[in-house]
Amino acid sequence: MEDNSRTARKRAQIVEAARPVFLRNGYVGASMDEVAALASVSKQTVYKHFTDKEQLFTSIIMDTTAQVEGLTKMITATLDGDGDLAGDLRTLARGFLGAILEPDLLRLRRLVMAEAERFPDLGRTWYEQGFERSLKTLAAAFCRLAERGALRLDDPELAAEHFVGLLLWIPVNKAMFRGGNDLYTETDLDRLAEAAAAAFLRAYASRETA
Amino acid sequence: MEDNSRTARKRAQIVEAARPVFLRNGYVGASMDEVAALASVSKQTVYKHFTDKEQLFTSIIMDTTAQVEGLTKMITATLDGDGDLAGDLRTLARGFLGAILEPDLLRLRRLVMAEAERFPDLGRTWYEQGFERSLKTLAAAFCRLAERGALRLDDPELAAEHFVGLLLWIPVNKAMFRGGNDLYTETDLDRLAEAAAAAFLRAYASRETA
DNA sequence: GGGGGGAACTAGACGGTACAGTACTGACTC
DNA sequence: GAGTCAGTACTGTACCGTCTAGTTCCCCCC
Repeated sequence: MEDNSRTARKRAQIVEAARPVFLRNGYVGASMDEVAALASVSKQTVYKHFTDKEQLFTSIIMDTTAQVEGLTKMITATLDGDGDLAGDLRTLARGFLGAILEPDLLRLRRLVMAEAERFPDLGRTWYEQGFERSLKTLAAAFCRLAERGALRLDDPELAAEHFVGLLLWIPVNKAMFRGGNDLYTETDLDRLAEAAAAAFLRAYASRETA
Repeated sequence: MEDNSRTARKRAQIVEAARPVFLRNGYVGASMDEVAALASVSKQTVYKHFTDKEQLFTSIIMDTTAQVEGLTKMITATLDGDGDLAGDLRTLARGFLGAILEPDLLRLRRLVMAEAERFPDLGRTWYEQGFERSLKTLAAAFCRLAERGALRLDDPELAAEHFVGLLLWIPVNKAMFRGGNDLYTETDLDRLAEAAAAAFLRAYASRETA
C-alpha cells in the first residue's frame, strides 16, 4: 500500500516539513531553504521531487482535502441512528465546531483563501472537495430523516446549508479574525451547538415532532 | 473640514495607491517601491508619512472600518418601517449580500484574515468594529420588532447571529475560495435572500404571524 | 503684492538582507 | 560501483529603509 522506497520517504519528509512552513508564513513568506532544513534534506532533493515552489505548495494543499473523510463519517454515524433528533443534531453540531476550530485547519483556511486569487484552481478544488462534499453528505442524511418524517424540507441541500450557517458563521469568523485559540471554552461551544440545533429544528422540524 | 495642505494631499495619494497594492499582493508581497511609484511620490515621502511598511499597512486597514456606517444605516432604514416583516427581511438580506460580496471587500477580508496572526490587533479590531458593531445594530432592530410582537426571541444577539449565518455562510465562503465575481447572478442572490429570510422567520417569528 | 526662508518633495543610488533555483563535490546507500 | 543524497557555494533578483543632492511649494512678513 504505502510506498516505502527511499524516494517516497524523502518526498514524505519534504511534505511534512513544508506544511507548517507554508501554514505559518504564507506562500510568499515561506522559504524553500527553511523547508529543506526542516526536512533534513538538501535543496537539490526538494527540487528533484517538486519542480518549483508553486508545485510544492499546491501539492501540499491538495493533500489536505482527504481530511474530509472524518467529517462525512461523523455525519452518518451521528444522524443515522434512532436516537432523538434534537440530541443527535446537538452532538453533530458540537462535533463540527470542534473539528473546524482546530488551529491548523483555521490556518489552512486562511492560507487557501489568501491565495485564492493567485491560485484559483486551488481555492475552487478545495471548496468543492472539502466544503461541498460534506454539505452533500449532510443533505443526504437530512433527506433520509425527512423520509422518516422527522424533518420537513423541500430542498435538502438548502437545509444543510442553513444548518452549517446557523452553527458556524459566528465562531468561524471570530476565530479567523483573531489569532488565539482560547476564544471559546468547552461550555461556550456546547451552548453554540445547542442554540444552532434548536433554531434549525424550529425552522425545519415537521410540526408533529415540535 | 478636509485638510487640503500639501502634506495631507500627499498622504492621501499614498494611501490610495497603497490600498490596491496590499489588496493584490498581500502584506509580504506588497512592495514599497510600487506604492511610491503608483502614488507618483518618492519613497522618501512615503517614509516621511509612515514610519515603516507595517504602520502603512495597519493605517490602511484601520481606515476601512468606517465603511460599516453603510450597513448600519441599511439595517435601521429597512427594519424600522411598518411594512410586512417578511418583505423587509428579504430586502435587508438582499442588501447584505450585495454589500458583502463586493470584490474589494472580499479582498480586504482575505487580507485581514491572512495577516490575523502576524497582526493580532488588526484582526481583532476589524472584527469588533466591523462585524460586531453591525451585529449589535441588527440585534437592536430585532429587539424593537420583538417588542411590537413581530418576533419571538429570548436573545436578540443570538437571533441576529443566526440571521446572518443563514444568509452569508455559503455565499461568502464560496466567494472567498473562488477568485471570480461571476459566481451569482442577480436572481441567484434574490433566491438566497428569500430562502434565508424564510428560514429565519420559521425559527423566530411569533406564532400568530405564521 | 512679491520675495525669502524653510519645510516638504523628487529622483535615484546604495547597503544589507533574503530568497529561488542551479551547480558542484564528496559521501553514503543499495 | 552507480546512482542518490547532504552540504554548500553561487547567481541573479527583489526589496526595505536610508541617504544625498537638487527642486518645488507654501506661508509669512515687509
